[in-house]
Amino acid sequence: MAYWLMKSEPDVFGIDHLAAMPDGTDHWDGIRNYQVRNMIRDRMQPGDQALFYHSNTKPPGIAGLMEIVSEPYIDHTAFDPEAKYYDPKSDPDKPRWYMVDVRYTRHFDRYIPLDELKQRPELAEMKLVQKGNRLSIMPVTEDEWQAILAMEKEGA
DNA sequence: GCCAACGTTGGC
DNA sequence: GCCAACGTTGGC
Repeated sequence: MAYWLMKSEPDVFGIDHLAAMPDGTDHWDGIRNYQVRNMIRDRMQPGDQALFYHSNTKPPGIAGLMEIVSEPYIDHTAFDPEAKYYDPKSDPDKPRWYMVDVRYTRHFDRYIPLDELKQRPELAEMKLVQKGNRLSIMPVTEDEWQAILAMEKEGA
């Protein structure tokens, strides 16, 4: 089982939106970055756990937990000219983009802002806190996962 | 295959 | 709203 951090803009789709979905489940579509695509397609598995990260908001931070509940599958929204993330170059015969289904687990007892994550020596290696990082999904190590869950319990 | 121009991400 | 970082595109 692997751990992940997945970013979304709460104004567009935040943890509350996911929690409100039937069965707390939705597909995580719109990935249009090859590095991220490869991680999804090649490494994500049902049962993997993920941190729900709120980006482009004040302050950015980790809002809660979710679980990967499907195998990776073709992101069909890429074929739909009406869809927000339509990609005319993705051919149904040779699809470019993949997604997974995720299910809401819970909100964190408290929101953990990016500022605080940056202060933790244990998390210094995370892509998240490094400059210029643009991955919307990134792997999280076991140690980092445990450190973040501990921060939730510690309080600010 | 190079690389300048352009677009996007996302913190601030 | 700004802008640094960096991925993608397309002319050559």
